Parts: sequence; C-alpha cells; structure tokens
Amino acid sequence: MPQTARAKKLPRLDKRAWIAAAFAELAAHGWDGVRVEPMAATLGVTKGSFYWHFADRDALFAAMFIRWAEGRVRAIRNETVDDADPRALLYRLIDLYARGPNTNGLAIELAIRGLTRSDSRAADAVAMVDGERLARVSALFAKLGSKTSESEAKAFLFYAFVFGQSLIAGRRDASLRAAASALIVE
Amino acid sequence: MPQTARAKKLPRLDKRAWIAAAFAELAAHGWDGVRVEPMAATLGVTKGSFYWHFADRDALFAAMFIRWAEGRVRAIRNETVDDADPRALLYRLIDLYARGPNTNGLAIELAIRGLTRSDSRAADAVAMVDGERLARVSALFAKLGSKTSESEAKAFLFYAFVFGQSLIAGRRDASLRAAASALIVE
DNA sequence: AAAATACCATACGCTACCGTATGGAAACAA
DNA sequence: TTGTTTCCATACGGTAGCGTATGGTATTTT
Repeated sequence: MPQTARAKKLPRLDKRAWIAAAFAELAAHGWDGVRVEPMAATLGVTKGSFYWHFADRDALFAAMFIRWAEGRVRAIRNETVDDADPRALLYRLIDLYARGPNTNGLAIELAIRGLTRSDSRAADAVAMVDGERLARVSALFAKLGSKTSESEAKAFLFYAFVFGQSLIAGRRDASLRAAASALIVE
Repeated sequence: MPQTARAKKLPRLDKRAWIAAAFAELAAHGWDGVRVEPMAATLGVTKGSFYWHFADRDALFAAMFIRWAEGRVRAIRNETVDDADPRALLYRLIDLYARGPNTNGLAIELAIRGLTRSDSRAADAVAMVDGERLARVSALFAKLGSKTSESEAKAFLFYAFVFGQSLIAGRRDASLRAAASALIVE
C-alpha cells in the first residue's frame, strides 16, 4: 500500500515548518490550539512527522520561545537603525504595533506573556525581548535630548503604552491614539 | 454506603463557589486549567455538582465573563468616588493595578482579554469594562483642568500605560514606574 | 547500486476529560 | 412525618489527544 494522502509534491517538513504552524495556531486559538494531531492534519502529515522532529509537545513550546525571542530582538534592531530621525522612528514603532496587519504578532506576544508566571522559559524569552526593546527606545529618547534617567522613564512609558493600547477595546479610534502618542513623544 | 469523601462539615456549593474556583484556576494556569473534574476534586466534590449548576463547561465560561465584567465595573466606581483629590486617585489607581497582591486579578484580566478575538462574549465583557474605566479616568483628568478631547486622550494614555506596564518584565523597578507615572499625571 | 540516513505512515495503548443517566442523601415544607 | 426540592455521588459511554513502536518510503552518501 502506498503511503497515500498528501498532495503530489510532498515537501518534507522540518522543525521550522512545525514551529510556523504552531505560531499560526497560537495566534488564532491560543495555547489550547497548539495540539499535535490537529496541526499534523492541517499540515497534511501525521504525528509521525512531529515526533521525529520533537521529543514531545513541550519541546515544541521551548523551541517556540527561543525562536520568538530571537525574532523579536532581530526585529527591534532592524526597526531602529540609527541613521533615521528618532522622533519619526518612535511614531513608526507605535504604528507597527498598533495598526492593521500585525494583529497576529500581537496575539502571539500576549499569549507568550501570559505564560511568564508559570513557565520560566517563557519568562526568560520575554525578559530578553523587553531588555532589548527598552534599551533601543531609551536610546531614541536620549537622542532627542533626554537625560539618561528621563529617557529610561520615557522608554518605559512608551513601551508600556504601546502594549496596553493594544489591549484596550475601543482602540479603533485612530485620533485618540494619535493624541495619546503625541503626549508621550512630544 | 454513605456518600463518603469530603470533610465532615459539607457546605453545599452554589454557582458562586464554582465560579470562584474557576477564577482561581484561570489565574494560576490559564484557561487550560479551568477543567471540570480537576476543579471538582479540589473543591471536594464530584462532577455531579458542576453539572447540576451548569449546563456545560461553556456555560461556566459565560458566567465568568458576566461576573468579571460586573465586578470590574463596580470596582472602578468604588475606586473613583468623587469627593477625593483627582491626582491622588490617579496615582492610587496605578498602584492598584501594578503592585503586589493584585497579581491574580491581572492574570485573570489578561486571560479574558486574550479571548476577545475568538469569543464575542469575552469581547463584550471587555468592552463594557473598558468603557466604564475610560469614562471614569477621563472625568478625573477633566477635573484637573483638561478639555474634553485632551482628557480623553490622557485617559487613554493612562489606562493603556497601566496595562502595558503590567506586561513588561522589568517592572519591579518601582522608581521607573513612578517616573513614568509622573510623566502622565503631571 | 548498495547502504546508510532522514523523514513519515500506520497502528496501538493509554489517560484525561466531557457530558449523561440515575439514584440517593440533606434541607426545607406542608 | 411525609412529601418536595435541592444538591451531590456513582457509574457509564465516548472522544480527543499524547506518546511509542515499528516498518516503509525518500533521499543522500559511499
């Protein structure tokens, strides 16, 4: 009997493919959605694939934490190349986390942050990302003329606002967001 | 055979007891932790109790959303009695959500907010709470002399900050928090 | 081409729950 | 006391998903 099922072109899967699928599920249905067998089905394979690449479900989680942290650190570094205007960068960062298409990334971010209490690996990942982001944003405020201590406070405020804003229901109101943003940056 | 198990004094349970237990699990282990049989065990009863009070697990969730929303609306109203100094109230609100003991309430809040995408009942609850909180905080800023539009922006900023701040890893640093708070309120 | 390795299918046992069905104890009423 | 209602225990059947065992098919290596 041929190993049926699955499209003609059968692209073998690797860890990355599984992790990507896991993030998609995480964004859509939370951690409850990240389950081996259903994911295998949507990937067009069986559990056999998964348990070849990962020891168990928990190993997938661990890999997700690491990949997420690395990706976020890389991202913030790319987003704050220092030959640009600091003020413009700050506004751009707000948009980047508040507006449209990145709604998925935000869901993932919040889901991971929801685990920091019970999972130390998640806590480590978050700490790494927060450290990098705060440092970068703080540097931007410093460039705008703040002293060290003040730039750190402003960075904390800025960063906290960006996240909090994403949690609030009536955030559709763009003008409100803009006004609040100006209160921080200006 | 007597209906064994369970301590001598057997306080019959009601919906409220189940909901309270569910919130405790939610805070500790997220939605994954809110499961009927394990909760029954920790409550010292069996599923029989649960399925008498609730149609199914989903009905429990629905009840949790409603109870949470009502409780939060009541809370913000109590916390903003208007014979007090607005500025002091604002600082007090920050502390209330940032410091020590309320770490449980925050976990619950974030867990519920994590569902707003996939569960409209959760979204409704959050919208109700956010509306009330924004209105109350906005009124405080208005008392401090802001025009309507500015007080709304400040309230949005304030409220977003309070939440975001709770998500950030290095939030232990009280002085940072204080400095950031001052940037908003003053 | 043969052998080794990488990747996956199939099939299985197992556990943790969900929800239901039913009878019985406790508390309250009549 | 006797019914009536409220609350719960016990016992099932059923399902979804975890992890394992094993062998088969691709793919690379020699």
